[in-house]
Amino acid sequence: MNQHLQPVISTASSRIYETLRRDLVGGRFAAGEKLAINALKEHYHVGLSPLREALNKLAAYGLLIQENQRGFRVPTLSRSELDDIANMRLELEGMAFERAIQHGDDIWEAELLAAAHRLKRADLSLEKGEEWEVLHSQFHRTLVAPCGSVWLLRFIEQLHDQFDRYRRLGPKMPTVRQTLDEQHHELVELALQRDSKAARALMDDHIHKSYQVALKRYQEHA
Amino acid sequence: MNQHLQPVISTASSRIYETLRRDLVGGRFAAGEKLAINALKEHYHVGLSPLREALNKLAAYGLLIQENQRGFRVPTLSRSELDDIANMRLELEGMAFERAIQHGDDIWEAELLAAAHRLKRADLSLEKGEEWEVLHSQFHRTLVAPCGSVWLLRFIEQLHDQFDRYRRLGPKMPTVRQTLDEQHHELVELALQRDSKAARALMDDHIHKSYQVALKRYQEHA
DNA sequence: GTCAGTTAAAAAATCGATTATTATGTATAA
DNA sequence: TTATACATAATAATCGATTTTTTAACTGAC
Repeated sequence: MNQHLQPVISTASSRIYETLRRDLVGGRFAAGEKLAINALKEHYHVGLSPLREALNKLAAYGLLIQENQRGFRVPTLSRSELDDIANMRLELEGMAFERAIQHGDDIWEAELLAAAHRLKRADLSLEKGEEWEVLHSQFHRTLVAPCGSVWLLRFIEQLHDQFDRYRRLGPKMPTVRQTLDEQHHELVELALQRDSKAARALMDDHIHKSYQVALKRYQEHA
Repeated sequence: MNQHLQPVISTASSRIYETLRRDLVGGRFAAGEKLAINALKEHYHVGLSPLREALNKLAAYGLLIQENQRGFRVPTLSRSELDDIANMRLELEGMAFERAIQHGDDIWEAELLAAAHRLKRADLSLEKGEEWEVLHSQFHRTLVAPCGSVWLLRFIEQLHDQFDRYRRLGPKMPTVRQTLDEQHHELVELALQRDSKAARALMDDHIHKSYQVALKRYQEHA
């Protein structure tokens, strides 16, 4: 979608869209919950029209379910959907990463290092709040950015948002998280070495480990 | 997206969404055109609120570009985007078709034959209007339906709509169209034989031929 | 008790009007 | 001319109120 990047000017509608997207991905709504539009209006101090426009966009994006005449609800979570999302991430991000390694230029290399560095700084503070989430997304976006396909990037972005609904269900898991954090650097290394085979293998492993975390969260979630 | 299937109950918003989607895919708006909301309101006899909600959804879906404070416009067409879309179709539909062949049951086989039959009847009448388009989409949806991934299906649907913006730029091309129509049956044959290798090869060829048609249309469009 | 039918309350969808922003045109100064 | 400031028109975005539909609550017959 990339829609939530660089909204040069902001309208009430685009602001509430971005806020709701963050809150949905961050798990501030219960899965399956029916959204009380009036309550949202009050809570976010926003008018009905921009709010409804944002909800419509989020439904088209897949972060809400819209049922005619009965409003919007948060999609439920399921093991099978998590599997689906993780599988699609494996396929699409793997593909994109390989292509990025083939096409990426030296500017990309610099941006990779920068993004990895910023993320590492955030890793160190054990407090992984919203700021870490932003840097983490940014890092993964950078990895695949020069893959050459706008649509591929769009789908990956969408899958990340979906995946994070599961990953962010519970509190952090320091042990696994540390392994994952280390892999970020190795991903950059392999990218710089243009070793697309090894890079893809590591990306597969990275996504698979993330999947295991997300699955655990989902199962413990009850 | 699949959103435009089975809208059990319809609201003004969902109706105008579906109408606009069809018209956008069918090329009834010029690429790059800025949408005059008031004109749309009159033309489609619909109120402002449902219209804006539909436009917002279409923007999130990728059939419109939304620019804050300056409304909506039809995305431009470009050779590179057509290449991107066709490539993604190759990857994703190929993947989905293989999986469908592995998972599809006998009910699927029946539906395949039915969809192919309906399409063939429409093929024969050289008039390929909106009805043919519906049956054609339906056929391709059926081919990949039991692939097991909701997200894969969603992405493919989206890519088809994008692809058709190019394919439907100009009038029909009987010669190529006939070849493509014949391939529909062969695709069913190979699916029934569960020959996923050959099936994927033919799917690749089918998409590639369609791409050539779309490219020609785009180039002649000028 | 429970089920169908009815009514009241709540919520969703839509309308009509208002406000804010951008685009256009015109006059004036460099 | 060219550019700049200002006024005006056109359009986008938003608000507040109304209509429509759904959900919940209630009633009485079986």
